[in-house]
Amino acid sequence: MKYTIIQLRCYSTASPLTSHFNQRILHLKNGSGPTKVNDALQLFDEMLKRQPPPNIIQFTQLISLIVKEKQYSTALILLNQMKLMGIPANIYTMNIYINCHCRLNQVAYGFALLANIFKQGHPPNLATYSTLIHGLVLVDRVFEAVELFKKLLRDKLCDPDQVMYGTVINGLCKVGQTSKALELLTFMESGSCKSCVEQYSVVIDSLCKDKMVDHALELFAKMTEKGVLADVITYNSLIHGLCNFGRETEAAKMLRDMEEEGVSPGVDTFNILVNSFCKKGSVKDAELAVQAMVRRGLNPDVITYSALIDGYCLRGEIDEAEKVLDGMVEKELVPNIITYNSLINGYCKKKRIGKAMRLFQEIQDKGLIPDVVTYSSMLQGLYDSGNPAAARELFDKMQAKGLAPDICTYRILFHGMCNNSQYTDALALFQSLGGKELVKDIVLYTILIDGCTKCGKPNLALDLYDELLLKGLEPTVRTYNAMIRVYCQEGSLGKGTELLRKMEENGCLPDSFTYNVIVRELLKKNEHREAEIFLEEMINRGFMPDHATFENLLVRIPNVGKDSHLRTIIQKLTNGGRKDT
DNA sequence: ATAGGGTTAG
Repeated sequence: MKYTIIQLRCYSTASPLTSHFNQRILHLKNGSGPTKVNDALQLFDEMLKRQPPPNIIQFTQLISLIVKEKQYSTALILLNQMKLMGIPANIYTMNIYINCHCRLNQVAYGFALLANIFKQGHPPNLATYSTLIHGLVLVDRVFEAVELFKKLLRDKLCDPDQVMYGTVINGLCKVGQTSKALELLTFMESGSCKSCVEQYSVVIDSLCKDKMVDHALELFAKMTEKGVLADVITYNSLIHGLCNFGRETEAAKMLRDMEEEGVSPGVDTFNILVNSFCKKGSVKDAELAVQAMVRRGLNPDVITYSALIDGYCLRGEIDEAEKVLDGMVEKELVPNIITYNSLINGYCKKKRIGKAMRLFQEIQDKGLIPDVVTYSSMLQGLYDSGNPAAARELFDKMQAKGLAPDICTYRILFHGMCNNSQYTDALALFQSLGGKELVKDIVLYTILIDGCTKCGKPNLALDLYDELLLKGLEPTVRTYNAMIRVYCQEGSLGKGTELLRKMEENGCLPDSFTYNVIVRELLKKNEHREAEIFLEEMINRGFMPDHATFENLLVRIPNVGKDSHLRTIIQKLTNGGRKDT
């Protein structure tokens, strides 16, 4: 009898136990940090041990917390434990279950669960369908996602809400169908479901990524006019878009605007600016952005410090980068692989390969796992320091560890091999890669064509050139430059000058390098008239003869007539040079 | 205040 009374007390929502759990869940929700998931797990265990078990809502809240921390497998384990303890599933727990499977790349299983829900007589709801649509989007099966959405509309299985529209709009954006996404946004506005900041943000972000920042700004204005308030994510997307296209000043203004509108920038917002300034080499501005962030009571995180380290490394100021690293460690922030990659890359670029190798070992001792970027940097360092054997060994090692080389790795590898006189090996390796989609890269072809000229094999270069055109790759200035050198080497300078004209027709402007090669070769062949034409053209376009071309010019002065145009050009160049100094 | 959506480094 006593036992029954205790049981009754536990069932009551006002019971001290229930409110105790509620308080702890609330505390966890507001809290943060690495202990969050562990604390949640602990609480879950305590709740599960209670007989009778607490309210299912509390369990759901707790598991949601874990889902928000992206611990999907853990969440699934907890749901299964609840099932084992005889706590019946409801549509909420089922939806979490489906979501977790979708997040773990098991969208098919998600659909199998949908069938189960039907069988059990619980009808799926909007959340169930949105989750599944999102699951398809996550694995790039956007066409199917859209089909499912259409079917739901057609068969009137549900009335889509903002989340569902947002999910489909996001899917369309993800596969580059921004205009379709915009259409759907307009369509939803024509209906009963009002659009909100989420749908707009998705499209704004997508427009920014499509390099249509001004269109994004227009949509942003349109959304504001409609009374939809932008939030921190909208602003982050816009600031990111502006920064990506060198419009940092406008980005900084956008930051001021958002604060005026009462939207507080987050650490992420400042990180976007910090990163952008670092990438374009102005670490000083980045440091100012960090100060601005600290003034607002925000704490720089690993991303902030990593960006600064990368910025200093790119400028070759390794000492400064090391100082930043020390600073972040003092703040008890843990550098990750991305942080160290910047440093390793910095050491390699400075030819401090010994230092790079020590750090490479050190981070592994710490338990960090080098990724493709780490290996690629190390490869470059080894090749640049004239150690192709060690480089090749490392390349094999990385693959043995299950890391697939990416296009950057291949570029570094082939460039390194060519620079270390391993042309034959390079070409053989390239052939062996054969049809790999990955090697359909114009930069890679250019590297190899360059390699061919260095080993004096113009014929192989010509083959490669035909091959890349056949694959539909678009030559860059560098490709053309390499090919012009090939023609020169082959003794068909005429083809070289022809290509210079053709590249421009193809919408690729010759650069200083192109002209220098041509002019130099023409001078060598004593084709002064032709040399004049190109020399004049290059000067008009703002390019100067380089050292080697200039020497060729000076050597020829005695051979050209007093009234020669070439002589006038040379005089102009030398006079101009004197005036400047 | 039980489920589902948008931004995020090298």
